[in-house]
Amino acid sequence: MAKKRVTLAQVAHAAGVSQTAASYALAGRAAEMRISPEVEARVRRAARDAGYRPNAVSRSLRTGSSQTVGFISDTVATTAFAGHLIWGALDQARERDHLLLIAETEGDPQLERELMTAMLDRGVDGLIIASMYTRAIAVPPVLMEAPAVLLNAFPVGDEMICSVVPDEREAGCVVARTLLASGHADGICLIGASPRGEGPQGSLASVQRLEGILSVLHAARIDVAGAVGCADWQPAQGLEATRRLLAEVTPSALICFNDRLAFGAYQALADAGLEVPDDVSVISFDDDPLASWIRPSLTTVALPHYELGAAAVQVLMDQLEGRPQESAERLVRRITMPLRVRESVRGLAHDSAGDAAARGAGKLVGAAPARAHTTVQ
Amino acid sequence: MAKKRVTLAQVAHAAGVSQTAASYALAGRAAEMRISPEVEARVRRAARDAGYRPNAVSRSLRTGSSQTVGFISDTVATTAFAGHLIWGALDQARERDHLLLIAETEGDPQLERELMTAMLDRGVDGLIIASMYTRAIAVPPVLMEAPAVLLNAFPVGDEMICSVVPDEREAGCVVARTLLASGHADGICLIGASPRGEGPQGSLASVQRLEGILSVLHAARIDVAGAVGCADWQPAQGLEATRRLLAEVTPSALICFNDRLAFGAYQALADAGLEVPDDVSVISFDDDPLASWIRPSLTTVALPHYELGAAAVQVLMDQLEGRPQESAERLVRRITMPLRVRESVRGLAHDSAGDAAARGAGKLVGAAPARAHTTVQ
DNA sequence: TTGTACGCGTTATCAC
DNA sequence: GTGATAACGCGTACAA
Repeated sequence: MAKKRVTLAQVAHAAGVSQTAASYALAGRAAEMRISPEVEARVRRAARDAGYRPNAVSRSLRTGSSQTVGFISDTVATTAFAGHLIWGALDQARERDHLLLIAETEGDPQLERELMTAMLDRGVDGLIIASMYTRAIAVPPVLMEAPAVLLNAFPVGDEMICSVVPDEREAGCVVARTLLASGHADGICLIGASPRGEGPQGSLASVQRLEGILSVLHAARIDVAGAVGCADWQPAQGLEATRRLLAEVTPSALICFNDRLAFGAYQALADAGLEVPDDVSVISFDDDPLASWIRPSLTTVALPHYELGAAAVQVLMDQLEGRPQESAERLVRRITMPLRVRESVRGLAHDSAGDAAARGAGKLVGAAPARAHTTVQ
Repeated sequence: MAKKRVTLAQVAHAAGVSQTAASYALAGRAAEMRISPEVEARVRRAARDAGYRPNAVSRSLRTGSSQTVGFISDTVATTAFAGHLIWGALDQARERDHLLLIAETEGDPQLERELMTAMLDRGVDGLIIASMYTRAIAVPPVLMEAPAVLLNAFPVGDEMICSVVPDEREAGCVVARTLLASGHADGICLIGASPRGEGPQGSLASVQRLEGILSVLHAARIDVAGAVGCADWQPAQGLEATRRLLAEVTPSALICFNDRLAFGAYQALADAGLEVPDDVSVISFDDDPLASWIRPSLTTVALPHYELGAAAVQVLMDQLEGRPQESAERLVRRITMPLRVRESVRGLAHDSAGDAAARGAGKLVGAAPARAHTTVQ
């Protein structure tokens, strides 16, 4: 019942030519070998009639390329986060006729090495190492055996390895500019990190978002009216921090360092009898699934998971196609974090249509990830 | 820099033996070839010293097995649903030293075939075809080239192909039994499907859940006090259906055919001034992420996504290891849907601890998926 | 007990 | 223009 696989030799035999001729004919390199058009057509015909499909395994053995990429994540494919990363990678890989070998390490370095070697042994063309949160990771030596790119992560040392990360600093700029554009000037306060360096331990996002915010405010000759850092970016901390802030100043706008903090801030503002956005504007980062559900819906700069995944595959493939990144600045590719305009900032037009479209279909258009602001979440 | 891969021939040479000897020694079949222990040790040593790792590609070409399984889903890895299916499959595959090749069809049959052949050509040992919702799917002939199992789906014809599905009928029984055990008898009503056959078009879950419910009630000589079918199982329909029900009868308990309907029912009950569970108990199916968040938290029978994914790999591997399922009844493997006891049914002890544990770590224990009631959601 | 030789299905290098 | 022939790395009958 199960039809036997037909080999190139059989096709060649059926067409009455040698294997070499058949191989070149099917590879579209007939001219190269000066194979006559009739012979080429005969081979193609025989191949189609027999239902010939090249054996990718033996081709892989011979050529060294398996048309397969490994994707190793430190977290389960289960969170919306990892899911969208994988989705982007999947689509981009398919566009380039590659398949994805996927695995997760659950944070176990031992397992991570095992999975890397397992994939390398299977001849993957390259490896993508993805992290749930942006962080520095130790690159095992085994990774040097094949091209690799870090997704949402930096090498802890100065290894020559590509990184794809969200552009946190630029996101900070966008947040600050958005506030300025909507008429805010005095009374801009920070929840989550402060210019005095308070914030979560070793959080790259924290310092880069802050940098972006301050650079824009500084250029506009504006000082933050207040800031409360939080060691942990959860709603409870946002609530507490906002309470402390309100005891000292009367903000006109709150920049929360992520959406969860903003959820807490909403609560504190409500407790103080303040309305969003009429009394206080709120803007933040991440575009958590809840951000569009909460009332008033939260204006936030999104982590572009789909684009991150797609970009990782792109960068890897570019590397495979032989343009090894040599200049250090090309080593890290920063993906734009798109602004989701909603209701929580005073005086901004809320494009609910765009929001709906964004959660509908978020494919990367063409090869310009920076333009693809339609991340699905 | 990139260390070259070391081959078996090199190991053999280093150990001063033939390739054959080295091969047998490393395969643990030294005795079989009556290779001296010293020689065996020497080979192992040489292999370790040289950092030898067998080339899986060439082994695959030779043996026909790639230690790789294909997982093709019709939906993005993005939903919590698909994510947990994949998670279960990933863990189970790793336990058996296999890697997973993952892809998604986005519902495109053409793409589905392409992906199947792409995986088959790469020598996958077997294929798992997963569906988002339980349904009948047309099995492309190409699938017959390798062992395959359907996940959350049945073959539309009578193909000899294994299926792994949630045990919807048994879940219906559990729901009915739970209500009886908590003292309910009269006043049990149905929201979502009715004994008159009203319900979503071609929904297997609908008829099987109903079957289970009715069989238990029938055995207890109890009739449903009312039932309203819904074509669509969304909150809005649940709200509307419950309203219509309340206009005619006064229920003591509501069996909603899924959690989303239950969310709507909650609303209708509140509107009517009825308390859950004091006035009316509510129980349903799926264990939607929101089910444990809503107040009062919803007692429901969970779709065991993690276990489904793991079971699919198990069934496939069993097939690979050469016990082809012949008897038709062994062709479909039904996975128990575990009851999540929460607050919405009167007189049931709510084990919040169990709930917390359930969302913490949900690994499949041993080889008995039916026992693994700790699905993560 | 060990070594030789062939095959898995391709692709690539040569002579003819 | 074409057709043997040699790899790629490994597994395994078979001969020594």
